[in-house]
Amino acid sequence: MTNQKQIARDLGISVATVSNALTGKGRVSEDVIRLVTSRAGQLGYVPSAAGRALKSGRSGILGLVMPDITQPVFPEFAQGVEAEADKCGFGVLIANGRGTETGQSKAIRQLIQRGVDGIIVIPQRGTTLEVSPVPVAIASTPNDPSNTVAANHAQGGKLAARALINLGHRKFLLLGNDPSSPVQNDRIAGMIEGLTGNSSFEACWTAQDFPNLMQKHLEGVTAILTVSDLLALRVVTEAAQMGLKCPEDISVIGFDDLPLATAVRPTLSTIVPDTSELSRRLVAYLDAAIRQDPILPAASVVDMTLMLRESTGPVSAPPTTFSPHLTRRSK
Amino acid sequence: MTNQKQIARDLGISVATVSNALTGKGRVSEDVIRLVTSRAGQLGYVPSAAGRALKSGRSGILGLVMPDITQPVFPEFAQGVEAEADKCGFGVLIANGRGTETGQSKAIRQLIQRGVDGIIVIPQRGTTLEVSPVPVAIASTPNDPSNTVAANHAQGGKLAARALINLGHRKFLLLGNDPSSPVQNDRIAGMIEGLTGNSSFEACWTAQDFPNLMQKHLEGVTAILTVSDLLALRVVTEAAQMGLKCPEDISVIGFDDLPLATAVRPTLSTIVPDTSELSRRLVAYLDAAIRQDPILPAASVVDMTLMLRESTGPVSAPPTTFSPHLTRRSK
DNA sequence: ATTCTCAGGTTAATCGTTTAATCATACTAG
DNA sequence: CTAGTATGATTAAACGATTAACCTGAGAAT
Repeated sequence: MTNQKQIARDLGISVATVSNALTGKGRVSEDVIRLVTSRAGQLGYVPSAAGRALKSGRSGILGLVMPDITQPVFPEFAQGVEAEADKCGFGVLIANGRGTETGQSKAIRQLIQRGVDGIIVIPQRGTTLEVSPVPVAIASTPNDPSNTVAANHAQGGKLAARALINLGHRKFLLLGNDPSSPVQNDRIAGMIEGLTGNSSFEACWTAQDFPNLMQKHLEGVTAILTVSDLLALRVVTEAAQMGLKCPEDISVIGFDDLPLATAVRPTLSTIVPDTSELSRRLVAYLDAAIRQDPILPAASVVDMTLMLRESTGPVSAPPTTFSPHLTRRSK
Repeated sequence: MTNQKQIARDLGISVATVSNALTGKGRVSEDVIRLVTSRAGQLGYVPSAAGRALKSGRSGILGLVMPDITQPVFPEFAQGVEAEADKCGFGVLIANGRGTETGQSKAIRQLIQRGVDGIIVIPQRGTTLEVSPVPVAIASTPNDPSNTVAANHAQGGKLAARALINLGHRKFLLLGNDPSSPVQNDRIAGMIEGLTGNSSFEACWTAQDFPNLMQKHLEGVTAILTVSDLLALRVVTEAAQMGLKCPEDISVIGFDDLPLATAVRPTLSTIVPDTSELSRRLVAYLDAAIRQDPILPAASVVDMTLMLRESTGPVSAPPTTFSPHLTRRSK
């Protein structure tokens, strides 16, 4: 490994001059700068990250804690964070929270030990964040004071609901699969808000008894709102098994715009979180906090958008009876 | 930030003793060790990664270069690498190759600048690997001499083909979507090897004209072999649109066992790469290379396994005519 | 009593980079 | 002619952890 000392000896000058020439900081003549940079290029000089980090107290690396990388949405998020971090000159160290509270804490400690300058956490259900010597930004449904950036899940749910209402649908089934997930609850709450007063609906948490559940609650339903594309896909294929065509007989809408949404027929309508905007704000917050910027970006919420595709359509026959009767079911 | 100097001053001893006490290396009395560790705990001492890295020449971090994190399979892989790296005491820094050769090179340079000890690359089509000052392990279809670990895509293709043959199928459609992908070519070559002599088949590269293509080449076909679950899903849903039921009318098999494979009806039969074994070997190679171990693990290939689910079944009516006529089509 | 040994420490150098403080030189202004 | 001022470069001190080399007593062996 070539270092500044080597270049200095090579050129018969001092290391300080080499450093100054390369960083452009001190006072160095143009001639020497040219000499040094060209020699550095020849020798394939790469500044030592360790040396720099030690002197500056900054590693230039952000940590990213995710519950489970293999779960859809997260990769997209990781990509966005990586891209934004890169723009700000940071690298991204990933860590696995293993879906548990303790795993999350351990991951955070590990990252700190590895010398990251800041940490982005996508928390599990319980959002117990310990104090940390480095700034932490949380991607979640909003709860903590100032370091949180969240997608507006409720607004997304409402958006989905309103779109289907506009298509003439009046009887709905709302589907989630994890009652303890704040995200899913927010989405469903948003859907309900969008539907209330205009239509009737039923909200269910589904576990395994999927076919059973579908048949039981499908009476008169023309549209199904789900909390994820995976669930939407499941609904569509299950409906197909039952002889229901989508979108003719039933409209379905999902969340997150996973790659699969456009890989199936019908392509899935979905509510899209703006992951790049989310990551932008998270990284911007950390960047400011690390630079000790006195004005830190405040907590914020990013609206979701609707992507209409083939899985939603106008209700074929207008509903025979308008039923303002509302029911809500949870398991 | 507390450091060893602080602890030393605090206890009226030298930093060397503190270091020795914490690492257990030099000669320190039990009493002093207890004193130091307890004081370190109280002060929340975290050793400086930069200081350590500078002195030891090791950062304890591996770089992972992927073409596109959002593409399925890669997240799983990233998770596996993270887990294995963690076991060996390494952190994982992710980098995005952006799907291009130059992006890949840039990512590698970046990682080196950030001081990683080794790099794992999942290459794009062109596998031009530059020389690197740190060891590099490649996850790919085998080509390079000794630092490559690959899933046995051909064997996987053959496995899929044989399984369907055993179920009585005799006329096949083979589907890929990227003619320039070595992985897809290997998989299809394997399928062909498994089919040749026993049956007739046609191999197609599909772009957008999917429905068209399906109808055109489906004559007499009872089974479709695809190079990915996403494609398999597309086939299943497209078939459903055409009134063909799976697996009664047509059997389908995919690759990679993506999360969606079990989220749809019918659940998808698929060929599963052993990502954890792959990552294990990749990390093991780097670990050995970094430790300057004279005996490095050799290049190796990891077999894939078959996961039979609902999308495959026995052929309903035995084929009326056995046709040894083989055709191969590429676009 | 003198030398040896050894446990338990301390000193000081090192890793590579940055940077404040200093120095030498030439040139300008008084 | 001297003081002042740029300019360009050097010296040396950090940053934090590690480690080879050295030092100091106390007890054992001669």
